[in-house]
Order: sequence, then C-alpha cells, then structure tokens
Amino acid sequence: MADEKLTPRSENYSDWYNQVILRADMADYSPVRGCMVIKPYGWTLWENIQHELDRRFKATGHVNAAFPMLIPKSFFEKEKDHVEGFAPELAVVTIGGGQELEEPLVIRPTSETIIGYMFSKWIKSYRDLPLLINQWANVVRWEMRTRLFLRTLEFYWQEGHTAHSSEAEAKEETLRILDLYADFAINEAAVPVIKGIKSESEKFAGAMETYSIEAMMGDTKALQAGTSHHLGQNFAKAFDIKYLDNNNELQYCWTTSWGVSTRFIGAIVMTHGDDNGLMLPPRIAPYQVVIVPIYKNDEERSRVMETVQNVTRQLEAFRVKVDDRTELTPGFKYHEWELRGVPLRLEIGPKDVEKNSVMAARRDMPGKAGKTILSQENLGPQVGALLDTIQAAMLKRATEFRDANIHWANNYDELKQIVENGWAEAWWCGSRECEAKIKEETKATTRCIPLNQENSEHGKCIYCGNDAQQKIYFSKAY
RNA sequence: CGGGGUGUAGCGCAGUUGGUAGCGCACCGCGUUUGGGACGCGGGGGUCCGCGGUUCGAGUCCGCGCACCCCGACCA
Repeated sequence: MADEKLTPRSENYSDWYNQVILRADMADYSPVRGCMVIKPYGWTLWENIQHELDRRFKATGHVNAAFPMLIPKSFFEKEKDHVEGFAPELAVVTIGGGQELEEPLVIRPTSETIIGYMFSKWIKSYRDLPLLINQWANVVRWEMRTRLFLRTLEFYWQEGHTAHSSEAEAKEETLRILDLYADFAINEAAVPVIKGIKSESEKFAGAMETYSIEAMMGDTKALQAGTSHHLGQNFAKAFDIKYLDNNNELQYCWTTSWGVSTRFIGAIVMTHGDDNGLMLPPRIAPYQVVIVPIYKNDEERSRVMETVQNVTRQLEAFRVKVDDRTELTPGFKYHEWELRGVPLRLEIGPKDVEKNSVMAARRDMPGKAGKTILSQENLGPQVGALLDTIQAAMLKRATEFRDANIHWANNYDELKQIVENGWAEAWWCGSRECEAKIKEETKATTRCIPLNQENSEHGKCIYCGNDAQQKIYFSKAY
C-alpha cells in the first residue's frame, strides 16, 4: 500500500480496477501469465457468495458432487458446436508420469462432457429423473487476454448440470436458475441485473438456448454475471443419456447447465466501487463492521479497549474486525478500510467512553454525511438496521445509475451515440448479419433479449429496418 | 495474434559523456504521537529480467531471447 491516492475512475477505469483489487488485498498476480492468486480477503468474499448461492441450490433440490478435472480429449469431439466453441481455448495434458499418454486429457473448461458421460451411466428410468447436480470447481480456459477476476486462465465457479424427462421441465429448470441468480445478485450483492436470452451468436457452444443476467458496471459497460443454458437434447444425444419412460420406451433426456464464477467478484467491484476504493454489500462483505479504537496514551487505551470489548460482545451476530494495530493512526485506518470496502466503521475513543456512545461511519456516504452517533445501549439492533439501510441504499444507487444509462434508440445514429456511454435498447430483426454489422461498426454487442416483453408488440429493426418482433440491448461489454 | 509500454530493494521510481547503485514508501529497533492518510533518530534489504557481444571496465552501448502490463480481435 505504497501509494496514497487511487487512480480516479474517470481518469483510467482499468487502472482503478486493478489498483482497487491489489490494494484491497483481494488478489495478486501469479508467476503464470493470466493466472491469479485469490487472497484471503477475496476468497472470503467468494465463500460468502458461495454460501448464498449454495443454500439456494439446496433449497431447490440440487445436490453437490465433484467430477474429475481431467477429461478425455475425445469427449470434446462428440458435440459439434461444443468442440468448435472450446477447441481454441483448451489446455491439454499429453504426458503423465513421464510417459506420453495414449489419449490426451483436457483440463476441463466446463464439465458438460464428462458429466454427460456419467449421467448416461446413472440414468436408466424416468424414476431417476430429474437429476439435479451441482459442482463447485475450478476450470481452465486458455484466454488471449486476461484481467483479474474478469477473465483468467483458471477460474473458480459452480456449474449446475441437470437432466429431465421433458423439454418443458428442462426449460423450467433453466429459468428457475436464472431467477435464482437474479435473486442472489439483487438481494445479496446489490447488483441490479437484467434477465434475458442470448442471441444465437452469443449463446453457449452446444446450447439450444442461453439465458443470462446482465449487469452494468461503473463505466456503463455490461458484464454477463451468470448464465443458464437450456441444452435441449444436444448433449443427451452426444453422450447417449437415455431413460425408459412409463410406456417402456427409450427417450433422450433434456439437460441444462448453469454457472456463476469468481467473475462475479469483478461485477461487485465495478458496480459499487468509487474513487475511495471498494464498497462491499453488507450481506456478503467479509467484514461487515470494522471497529477503530482511538486513544492518546496507555491509560486511555485500556479504557477504550474495555469499551471495544463490550461493543464487540454485542455484535456477535455480525462479521466484525477490531483494528487494534498500535502503530497506525486512526485516520490511516479509516482510509484503509474504506479502500477495502467495509460497509460500516465504528470509531470508539475517550469521548465515547465518557458519553456511552460510538461514532458510526457509512462506507456508502463518504465523510461527515455518513457519520452518526450511536448509543452503546442496544447496539446490535442499531448496527443491524444500519447495515440493512446501507444494503438497500447501494442497490438503489446502482439501479438508478443503470437506469439512467439505458436509452431507447429510435434509429441507428442514436444507437451509435448511446453505446458510446451506456446501453441502447432497440428493435432487432433477429438476423446474425445485422448483429455482426452493429458489432463491427460500434463495438457494441447484443447483451440479451429481455424476458419481460409484450408478445404483441413489434417494430422495425434498428439496422436493416425489416420487421422486428423483439427488443434487445446493445452495449460494449467485458 | 497485431499495436504500445515496462523490466534496477517488497512497491513506485531515478541512475548524466560507460567508472563498481540511489531516492520515496513499505519493513525492523527506540522514542514522541494517535477523533480523517503522524514525526524524529538509527537500521536491514540488490542475480540491475536472461544469454551473448563490445570494452581495462556495462544498470548504462549492441544483438538475441523471456516475462509482465495496457489497448484491439476472441471469451464466464
């Protein structure tokens, strides 16, 4: 933490992003290009994300399992689109124990293939369905250009894989998970997201349909924060996942897969961070409260620390950090914990010991505006209420920012203007050509076709002017 | 894979016409400090990215590598 000032977001968003992550001590670069070390502070945030997602998966009937990281290379050749999509970014093991392998092993970029193979062994009857499995795992994709959390060669995620007896049920599952992701993003991470379906060219390699939640970052670029795929029978046919229905007839299953990765941490950083650093939503922040004791001498110190102990005992229900480092001044600690995004800071000094008070400072309201004096009595409920307020305020601010930066495009010129600094919503005819042209000419890609559209409406495609039955978002994206 | 940039202490950097490496922060010790980024004194720490060349002598000049970062094309 050598430098005092962070690069302001307006000056260089990318520098700001990297500095925040490194200085908040969430992650570090590793000796391998494109790989990162997730440090305890970043990993704790991930654990909190995991916890919130995992309990939602369990509540909807899913169970966790673990599949191998090494997958026979031939598996990737069984589904045509899947090979094409992933071939360029596979890492392959060719030597094991000093010997050339008979068949190279791919380090999983995602596990549809091996899980499909296993499902075909496990599923015999309609009574085995639905099969609802999730795994928490790391995967490797050999990316050209990498960025901390957003795109690294190796990343951590969860991948859910399910098999169903009917198309309708598989689709229902796909959408159930999409809702689950949106609920998590909005209510735990305070990241407002838009649910939608991806265009043909943006969908997952091997999927029939890909749904996503899309979030707007602080520079107005879009980030796909979670995806849910309706795989149809593509993988069932490739891996022979079949069951006997109640008429004793063999049927192919319908499968789904869905994932949220450590990329979501990048989404949190860029949704909430400001020029003072990170700002973490209370519900998943590693520390919800940091206590900074203030004193001038040993005598004051012992009195203050006694109060700190008493306060800490009252806050057992929260994740609390007492910053009792003696070599640093309170002012330094304020800046450091603001940089690290702790939602609420409690300052306790001699005056508070006297007056039976504590000074509370909100991370989401910098300076004096965010400071209030609390009584030491009944502190737990007061802190709980403040954290709820902060959580709600963060969601509100992020939602307002997003909404203020989405504009309807009446014509192509408007679209070009809008995507320079925001998202454009527009009619789209659905053709790959229009999409490709727009991308080429504006660098904006289609994000998703939002789900909440009136079926009866239609208009003219923003690019070619032909009849269009759907609205879609265009923006630059991570 | 194209374009740009950078490799010198943990981090950020300086290093002149080539002469045997320094500054700030961080770190360690002692003391004074502590309600919005404290200060003094003392101290430890170097494969100058690597290899080769020129030279009496290379952090510095030349050549070849390598790595990383940033910007594009591709992607969770």
